[in-house]
Amino acid sequence: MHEDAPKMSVAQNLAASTSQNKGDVVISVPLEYEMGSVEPKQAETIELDLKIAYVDPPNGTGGEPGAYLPAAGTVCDQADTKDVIEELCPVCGDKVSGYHYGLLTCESCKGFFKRTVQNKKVYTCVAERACHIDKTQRKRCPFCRFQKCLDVGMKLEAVRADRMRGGRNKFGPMYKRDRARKLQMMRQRQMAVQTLRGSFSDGGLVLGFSSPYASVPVKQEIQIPQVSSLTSSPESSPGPALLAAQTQQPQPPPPPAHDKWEAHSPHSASPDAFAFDASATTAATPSSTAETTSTEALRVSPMIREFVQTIDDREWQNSLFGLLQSQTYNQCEVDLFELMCKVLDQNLFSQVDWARNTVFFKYLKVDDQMKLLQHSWSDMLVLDHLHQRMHNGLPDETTLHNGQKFDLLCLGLLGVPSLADHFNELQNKLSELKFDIPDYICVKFLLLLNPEVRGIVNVKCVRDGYQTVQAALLDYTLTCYPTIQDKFGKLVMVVPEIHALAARGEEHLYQRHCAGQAPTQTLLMEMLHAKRKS
DNA sequence: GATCAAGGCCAC
DNA sequence: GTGGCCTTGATC
Repeated sequence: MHEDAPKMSVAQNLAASTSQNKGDVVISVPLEYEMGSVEPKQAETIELDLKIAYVDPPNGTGGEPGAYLPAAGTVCDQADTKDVIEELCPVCGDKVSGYHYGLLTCESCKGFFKRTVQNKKVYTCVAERACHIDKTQRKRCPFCRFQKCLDVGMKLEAVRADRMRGGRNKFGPMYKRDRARKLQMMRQRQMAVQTLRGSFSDGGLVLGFSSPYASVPVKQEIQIPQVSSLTSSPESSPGPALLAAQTQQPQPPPPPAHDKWEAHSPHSASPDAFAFDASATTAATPSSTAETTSTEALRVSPMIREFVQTIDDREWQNSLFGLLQSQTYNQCEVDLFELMCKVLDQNLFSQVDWARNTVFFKYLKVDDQMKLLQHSWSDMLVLDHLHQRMHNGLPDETTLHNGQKFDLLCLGLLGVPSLADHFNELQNKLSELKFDIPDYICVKFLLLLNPEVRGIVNVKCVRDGYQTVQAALLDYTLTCYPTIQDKFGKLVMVVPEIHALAARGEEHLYQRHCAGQAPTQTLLMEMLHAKRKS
């Protein structure tokens, strides 16, 4: 199936998002992923913008670009909820009957999911745990069907442990928001169709990417948080310390330290289960040290304050543990390297989402955006991990639902355990520099907005962005950390070290990929390939 | 009272 | 075991 689907890639994803920066247009298009010439083809429907919703296209359809879009001029202004629900089940492609356990699914997948969770069923796959699930074959492999249910975002915690009937659950408001967004999407599609058809007629792009979870959504729309819009006025912004704390608001009370970073049982695995280490964050801001006074904190540039607002650590944690949970539920043992690749892949998607909504970057042409991301993704993954460890207390490992230990540190090492010493040295160096959240986000921008990347068309824009961030960081370090000798210079010197570490990790991942040990058709692998081509 | 997402029932 | 239809009950 899906053989006639059009190609779609990071570039097109970025292109669509760029075109919608002003209008916040959300569009759905069928995708085909093609990694080189050896990978099987596959089609998905991706909803562009940050709010990504996937459904498998119906069997044998999806040939025409925009096949899932209403023809121009037919978008119904009178679209109501019922029309919106005229969608396909993301698990099997059957007709959706309503929201069930977190998302729109068909009646049969609803029942299947309920039976599985209520009766604590354990299935096995007689093949390779990658069976294709569609309406006609969904009964063949319950293992893969259930896996797909989890992959697309069906929520275990929505199945009631007490089996009480009726009423509403805590997802009610989420369903409502999702509906509202879909309705808005319907109204905006007509405009998007024109843009989309224009982009398809540009001749297509070379690379495609997909979720690592064979023909399933990367994220459900209703699970994607809104990224800060950078539109709040500087005058109304709080100081950096307060901002750093607010970024993670609202926060639940910290759970007991021993299970702070552990996935809970299926019935308690709400996102809140993975609490943010507020104390670690507070310690990472200058206001909690003797370095600065509140007056000095207020002198932090509005730009840095807004940079800090683009950070969503809570979502990072929820995504991480959500994935670890869904990938290990009902499984005796999982391939930990494969799981690590899936987590890295998910992190990469988040990174693309983050980047394309940030100032400087979002105004660049898609080609430039791609080059910058291809050059910096691994550096940023390493940096993100340093940040999570230093500011949020991310531990070295966590215990999965099935009892396996998952090496969280190895995520930051991109799978190379021997880099642990180097990584820890780097972390210690940063700790000595009192590396805080504003430092982190500025360094991240410096990694992304690298004007030295070859082939950039709008070098001036990138360089301007880089220099602006550089100046802001210099100002911040001088203002808030006057007692640390040349903090700015030392931070800049850390960048090549991060790059060296990331390059080793990339090489390792590529080798494992070539050896057939890493999941294929992932954004991670696309990035690895892309850098080697450039 | 209407809605709708839970769980339950039962023919297949 | 599956899946279509029914019942329930909190929320709007």
